[in-house]
Amino acid sequence: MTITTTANEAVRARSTPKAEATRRRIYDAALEMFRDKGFEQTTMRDIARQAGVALGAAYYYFDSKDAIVLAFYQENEESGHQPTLDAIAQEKKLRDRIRVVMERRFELLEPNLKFLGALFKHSPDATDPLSPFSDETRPIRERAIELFRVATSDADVKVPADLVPHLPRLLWLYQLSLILFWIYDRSEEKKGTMLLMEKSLALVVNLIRLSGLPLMRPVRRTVLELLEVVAA
Amino acid sequence: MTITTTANEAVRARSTPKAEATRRRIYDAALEMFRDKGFEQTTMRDIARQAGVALGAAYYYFDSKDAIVLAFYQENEESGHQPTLDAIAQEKKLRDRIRVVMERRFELLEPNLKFLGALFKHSPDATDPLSPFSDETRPIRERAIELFRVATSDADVKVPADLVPHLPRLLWLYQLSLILFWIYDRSEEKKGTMLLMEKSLALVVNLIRLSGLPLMRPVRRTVLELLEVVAA
DNA sequence: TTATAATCTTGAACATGTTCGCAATATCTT
DNA sequence: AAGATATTGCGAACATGTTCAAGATTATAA
Repeated sequence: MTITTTANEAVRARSTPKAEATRRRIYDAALEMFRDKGFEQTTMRDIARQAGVALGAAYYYFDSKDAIVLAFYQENEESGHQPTLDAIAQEKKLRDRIRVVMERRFELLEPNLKFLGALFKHSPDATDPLSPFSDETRPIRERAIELFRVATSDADVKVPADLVPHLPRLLWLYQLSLILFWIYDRSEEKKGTMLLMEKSLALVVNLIRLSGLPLMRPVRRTVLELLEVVAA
Repeated sequence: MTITTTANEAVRARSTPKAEATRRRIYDAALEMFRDKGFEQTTMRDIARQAGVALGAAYYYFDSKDAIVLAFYQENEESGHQPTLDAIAQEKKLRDRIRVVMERRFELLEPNLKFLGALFKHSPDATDPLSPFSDETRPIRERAIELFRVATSDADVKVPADLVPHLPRLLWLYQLSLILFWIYDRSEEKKGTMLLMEKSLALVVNLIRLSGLPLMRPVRRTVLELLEVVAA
């Protein structure tokens, strides 16, 4: 799997196997130390030393410390995509299909929990390249949303037509908030998050069901209008 | 109005008028430069120079650069509290009562929009002292929530009894997300945020209304269960 | 093969938030 | 008032993310 960061075009353009190996060494060293000591506690000098290169070399391959995390984010999304699609296909009920997407994500992220906070620290700031809402992370984001598009297609719950195009993005947002909760969840074995997921999942699927009722028409309309505003 | 940061007990304990004046000079210099050039662009050295003190003095009065913003946040909450209570009392309809709380907040924050991002940068991390969810900001947070408790009392909409204790906190959360949107809103005159507020307000009030329906009983119960989990 | 250009590597230097030991000053005690 | 104590104030030093000019290495062209 090739790791391509959005920046450092120069490096991406050509790249000898040797260069690729150096990049890899830096990347691996960084992730190992992030996992071990956490993001803040790991210094760019530490990473360079561990990888056996000079400080400058680390910056030759990665625009910033954050960019290393971004590369991880990207690799993570890529490596989990197809397996998750397969897992979705195993399930028939909407609730299970959504859950499976969430669970896969948690599994992939779990070993890296220690430094994931770094990714979400800037999350509200869409101008920050590392934000899940930024232009830079758009491709990754769209890939993740795609999973929910698949999960909500051909499931056992009928989704109102006008909601169909928006639902995947909403579910992705929902997943994001669960991940956020999970990162800061101090409960044993992350029981809190798992409980929250089960209960909220029930709620979400229920809401999707109810949203089809005539009574809910005006509410649904308002929600859709809201989405228009936010998307703009 | 006395500015008391949570930290620096030593300074808070005693504090001669002279010390208070110095603190004030630093605080004022900082806010002026934050407003003028933004948070990131203003250096602690800049602030110290502008205030006519040494770098160390700034750190004697404020634990960190962020802490200055926290002090602002606190003062902001304090100065707006009573006026907002009065404004609420002028309104009868729930929607108007909630809106008035939001509007007041926006008015207060508006001149400082340029550096507010600094406050919300850390927002998802409840372990960060500056996060709106941290222990350190609890007093400020509770004051803000209090406004919504008042706004939802004696309004024209009947709130289901089991929802009453939670609703103010939920509305505060709702306000927080609107503020977040507002900070990054690039539209002319913040039209986007204002539109979003109107539409979402309608939705929120509608949901509160609907939540009383028998049909909604299970949904409401799930939501309440969710709140239990999150609060723990 | 040799000269030239592209790529990779280096470590010093920089900016800035923060810490810290010490100096100056104010306050208190007797 | 004099000494002791507490406070306020100082700026050098530190840590760390980042930049940069220059050197080393590798690929390309002649």
